[in-house]
Amino acid sequence: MLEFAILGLLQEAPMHGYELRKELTAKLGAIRAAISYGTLYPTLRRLQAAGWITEANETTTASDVPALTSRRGRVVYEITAEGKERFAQLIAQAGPETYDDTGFGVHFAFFARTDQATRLRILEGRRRKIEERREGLRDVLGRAAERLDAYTMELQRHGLEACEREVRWLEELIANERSGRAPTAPTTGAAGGRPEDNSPPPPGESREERP
Amino acid sequence: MLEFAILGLLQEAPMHGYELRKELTAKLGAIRAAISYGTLYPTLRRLQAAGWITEANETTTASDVPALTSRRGRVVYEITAEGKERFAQLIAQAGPETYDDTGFGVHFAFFARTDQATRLRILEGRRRKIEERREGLRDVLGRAAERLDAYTMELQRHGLEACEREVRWLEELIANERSGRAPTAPTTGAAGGRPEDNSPPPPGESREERP
DNA sequence: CGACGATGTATCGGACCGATACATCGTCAC
DNA sequence: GTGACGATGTATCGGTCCGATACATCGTCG
Repeated sequence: MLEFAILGLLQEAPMHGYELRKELTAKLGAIRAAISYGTLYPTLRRLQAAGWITEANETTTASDVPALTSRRGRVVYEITAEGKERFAQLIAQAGPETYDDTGFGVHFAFFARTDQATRLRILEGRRRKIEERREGLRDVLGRAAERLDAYTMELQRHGLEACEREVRWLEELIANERSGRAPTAPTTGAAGGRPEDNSPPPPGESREERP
Repeated sequence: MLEFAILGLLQEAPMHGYELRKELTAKLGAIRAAISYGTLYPTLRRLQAAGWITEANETTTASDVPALTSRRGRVVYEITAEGKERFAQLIAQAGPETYDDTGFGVHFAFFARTDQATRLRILEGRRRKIEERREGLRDVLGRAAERLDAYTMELQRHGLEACEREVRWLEELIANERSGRAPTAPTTGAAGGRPEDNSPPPPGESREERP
């Protein structure tokens, strides 16, 4: 998952670890806490060993001004052609982990770099998964209600509500996707509900495709 | 986290691994997927090594009917006195991990075994954490809006909505807690909104305290 | 000029997951 | 009857990720 996110982010610009973490936090803030350095740095090395990213000098040509202010040990990474290929491959093959909370969130965050067919497939897979969770919760709340204390039931009830809401959200996104529109539908539940600013440019697939 | 949940569940009845997983899934279905055996069994051994749980023969006295149907290798665990002490200790000391998604959910699921002061402290800690996440999302949606594509923004918007809803839910629970009522308030958002069945028995602290 | 907070890289132990393996039991179709 | 199948049941292994920790530099403000 982190591998996917790093590859995705580095396609926008070369970055060093610290920066990468900040961008990651901004982009994925809705779905998970800040990534740990204990994961980030080993992963960066792994990606480098695999040839998907490389170190980049900040001033490209190494000589010229070699140790003017004695540049700190800042390691800037950039994605390689193989890395872009790998990212595309990770998008294409959507396994079961693509539909769990974190996996779906990360994939969704890079929907602008995903083709419409795949977007649709992921949204529908996620919907199916949430529907299953919802049914499980309904079962517990229905059949096994007397075995549970009030707090556990309240937890399930709240979870059930969240499932129902997410299914509705997904339905909306799927409908938009099918009709070729971008997200942020003006119908129910949208926060920025002002009716102006409604027809944004069609999503993604723009700039920086395969060279 | 899993340690906490196992200790909590085994206070209701002795169980073997498979059963434990099923109960765990039922109780925590709202907040996480089924626990993996790859975690469960090692954890059980760890808890046993620490003296918090022990193996229990299903028919107590080992001889009598030794190999009638040649009982399968079913290992039933039960909690020890030290285990109950450990559980109480884990409830009392609420660290930062108590307020993240999983940690809070697990603690909440065992609120019936938690004293009111601790319940209140946990609910307020969780609220604070969610409020912080909410502010972070508002910042990103406000200040850095032009840097994000439509999909990323939609993700943040949906996350922000979930935060706002959870804060309201927590407010309600806190208010209930302060007024000494059980959860499932009849005000906004409660699913079982029929006005009858309103004054349930005050929560928890019942049966099976320290022997 | 020294304290402090932001920036920046790095490691280590431990928690947890997903895949896999293997064995028993009851049941239903053939 | 017998064999296929799904539920029950215990167990291990490699890999991902987290949280704590350590350490060094930079700018700023009292």
